[in-house]
Amino acid sequence: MNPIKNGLSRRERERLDRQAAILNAAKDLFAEKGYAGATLEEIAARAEFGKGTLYNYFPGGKEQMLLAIFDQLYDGLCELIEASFRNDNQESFRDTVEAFIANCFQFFYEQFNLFMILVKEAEQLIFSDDADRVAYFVRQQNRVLKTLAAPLRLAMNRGDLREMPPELFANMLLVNIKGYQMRHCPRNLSKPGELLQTPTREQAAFLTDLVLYGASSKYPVEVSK
Amino acid sequence: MNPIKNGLSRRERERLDRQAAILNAAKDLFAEKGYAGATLEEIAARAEFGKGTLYNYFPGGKEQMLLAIFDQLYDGLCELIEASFRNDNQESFRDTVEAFIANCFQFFYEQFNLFMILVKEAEQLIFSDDADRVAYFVRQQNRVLKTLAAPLRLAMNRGDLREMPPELFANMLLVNIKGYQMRHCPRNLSKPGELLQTPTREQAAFLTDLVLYGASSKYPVEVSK
Amino acid sequence: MNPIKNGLSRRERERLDRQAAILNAAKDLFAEKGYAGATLEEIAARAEFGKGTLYNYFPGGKEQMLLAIFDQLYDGLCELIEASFRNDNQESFRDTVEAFIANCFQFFYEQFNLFMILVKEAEQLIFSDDADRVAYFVRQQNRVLKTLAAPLRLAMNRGDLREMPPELFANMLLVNIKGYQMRHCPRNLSKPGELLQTPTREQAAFLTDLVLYGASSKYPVEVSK
Amino acid sequence: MNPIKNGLSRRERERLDRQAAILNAAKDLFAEKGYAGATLEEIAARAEFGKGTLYNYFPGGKEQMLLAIFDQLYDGLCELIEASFRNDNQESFRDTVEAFIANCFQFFYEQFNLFMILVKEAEQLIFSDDADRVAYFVRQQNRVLKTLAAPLRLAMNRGDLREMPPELFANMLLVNIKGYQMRHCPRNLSKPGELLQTPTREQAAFLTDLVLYGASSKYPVEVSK
DNA sequence: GATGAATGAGATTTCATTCAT
DNA sequence: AATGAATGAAATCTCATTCAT
Repeated sequence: MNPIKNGLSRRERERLDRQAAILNAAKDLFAEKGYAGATLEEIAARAEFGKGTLYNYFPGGKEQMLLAIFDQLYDGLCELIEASFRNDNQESFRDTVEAFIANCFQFFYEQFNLFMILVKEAEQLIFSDDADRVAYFVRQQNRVLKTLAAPLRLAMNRGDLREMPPELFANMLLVNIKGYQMRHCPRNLSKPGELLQTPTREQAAFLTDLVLYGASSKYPVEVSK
Repeated sequence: MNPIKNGLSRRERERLDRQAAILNAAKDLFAEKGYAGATLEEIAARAEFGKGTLYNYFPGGKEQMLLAIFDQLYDGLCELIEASFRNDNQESFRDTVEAFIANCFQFFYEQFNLFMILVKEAEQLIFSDDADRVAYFVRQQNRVLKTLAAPLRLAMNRGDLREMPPELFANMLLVNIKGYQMRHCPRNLSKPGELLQTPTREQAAFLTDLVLYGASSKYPVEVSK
Repeated sequence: MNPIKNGLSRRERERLDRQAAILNAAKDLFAEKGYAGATLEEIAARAEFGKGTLYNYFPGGKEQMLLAIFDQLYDGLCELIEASFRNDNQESFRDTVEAFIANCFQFFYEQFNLFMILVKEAEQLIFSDDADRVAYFVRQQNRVLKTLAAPLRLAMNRGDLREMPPELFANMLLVNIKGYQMRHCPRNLSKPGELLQTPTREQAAFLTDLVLYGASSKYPVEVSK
Repeated sequence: MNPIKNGLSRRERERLDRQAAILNAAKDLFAEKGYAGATLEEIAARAEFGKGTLYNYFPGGKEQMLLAIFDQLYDGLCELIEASFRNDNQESFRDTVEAFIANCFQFFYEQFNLFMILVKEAEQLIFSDDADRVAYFVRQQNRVLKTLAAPLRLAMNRGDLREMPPELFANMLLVNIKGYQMRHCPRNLSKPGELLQTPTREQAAFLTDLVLYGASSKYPVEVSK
């Protein structure tokens, strides 16, 4: 018995299933055509529901769907961060970082839709006109940054990382992961031939070294001891 | 002074001036509300022209304006890169990189509109449905990457940088600059009170060290010699 | 009576009814103001629907409505031709032609909208720039001409008509009917007072004699035997 | 010395030349794209004048140009009718009619632009909403009909034609000429390959016989004597 | 007289959302 | 609860005409 579904009636479970089906259709289409370019008509068709039904599950319409997707994305990222750093002290910090980066690659490989939505929409929304949307995104991003900053703070305390504001490094780490992954995306989702390549451990190792040790082949005097 | 300056008649110069005025209005509004959110009516009003006049200067409408803006942006970036690395061999590579990063900060500080448009729109467009748009952006981005990759290649040959594909590091460098700068943006352009802070030399130095020497406080065995 | 009539569900029948209501509004306005002069807004208002609703029924907009109207027109003409010549051999050919002409007059009297649209738009369209539109009209006109040419061919074989290309005479016959009827139209559809007069049998008889026996009061030597 | 230009100063003659150049450009474009489809910009470009200049010669704009073209058309038709029937009594009426029809074919062959404008626009205009336009066209068409009705009246008096309202037969005659000629038009003016064929005397003879003696191979009792 | 930049009314079209069934 | 027909605000784009130069 799935513990998540404990305490839910069959009716409630079915409702959640239908919500999930709608969200999946929305994810596909937002990823493919962008939030603005996807129409509710298409989403309804792909979800195999009527247009009106979507409003039973998402009274807030298209925007609510997008925010629900971002909820999933940020929840997933936070879980992934926590899981990656859970055993931080049992292995070298470098290996932990590499594992985290590899997990991120895997996460976005498995949920490439989410990655595309993140890439295409997040920055539109966080610099939007609408104060409520901005507040939502600032909150969510800070949640992720804090989740990642916590183990980074510990690593600084341990002497594994140079001293710097941990949220700042958290941001740079995520920026590098996203920027690296973007270089390896197919340019066009609707062309079926172009598939995302499986992320390799070598790529995670490369990015880990770049982030931790930099691109220079020499050590600066003030950093090395 | 010759009435014909730079080989342009007065009429031609006035035309260019009006084009620039329209583009500036478009830049403001694209930056503020995003490409999709800005309407031609608003752009015309801000440029103090009639709606129809815009089509005399940009027959392709909003899209042509956006591409003209991106032309300016990518031209500016390429010039900035070339200027920053021109005297590469006369100073330490680290100082050259720091100067380049500082120049980028300054460039985006002075043309914050362009930065916002880049942040909000570029990734929408490069993963768009329309093959022509994708082709345009791939071409422009490759132009910038190659311009930056050239001095990076030299630095690798000199032993200033670890060996890696220079376009890859060019991409990571730009991604870090953009990601760092984004952390320091006001969230809302239309609130007049929130201004972008002058970029400091310390910030450029910090990011330079992060990119060249990494975040680790220790050197890996396989990197140090 | 079965709730499903003619193999159509109630829903489907209602849909067809609404389509017909929209087409009728379009017919009125195209006839009155011409295709270019009629706006979708007016058509929607006359059909008592919202503007957007029209696109549910005619996704191709105004043009699709016009083509649907021409479909009706050409279908009607073909049926009328076939019905008029069905009993060709049971009466004198002259009487058959007179009946056909009278039927045409009656058809256009009852559906004067269609006649006006034909008069105002058909020749614009058949000489239009757009190859698809031209192809559509050539196809439709040839369909009518062939339908009419068939009984004319039989009449030539029987010796009722002089030998000539039957499509050519079909064309001339239709041209005469249209040209005669145009002489008797009110000049202005929007003035409600001016009504089309009921076509009389005398008019059909007159035109029949003109077409079959010509305007001359003498017979040419080479024709009479 | 051209007698038409007598009494005109050089300046006045030049003005007329420029007017004619503009009208010729308008004729080409109205014929090709229709009145609605032709833009003043194109007309100005083809006439090799600035857009504004057109309003010096035709203050009424596009509509005035169209009416000026129809003036030429109807003037030309009236002259052609008068010339064709001038020597009516010196040859057989049939030959006069054949010569008239041949002249019409030639006229429209040489000025095919005018023919296309007539075909595409005349019926739009004569059934238009605007009372002034309708009045203009009714006046012009009546002028042509009366000019043609006069010799037809004489022919009826001479016994060459059956008794009927002469304007009615004038109308039918013109309708047949136009209808015949339309069958032999290229469908697409902008395709350069498709040219109008030279009208042959046989075609004029065929149409003459059809109009005067009808399509029947037998004479009706009440007509033959 | 000649010009063409500027204009804005007006047209078509899209689509998120509502709501009666 | 599910539906999809109806809606109309809002966007883009066109082009005849004006008018300052």
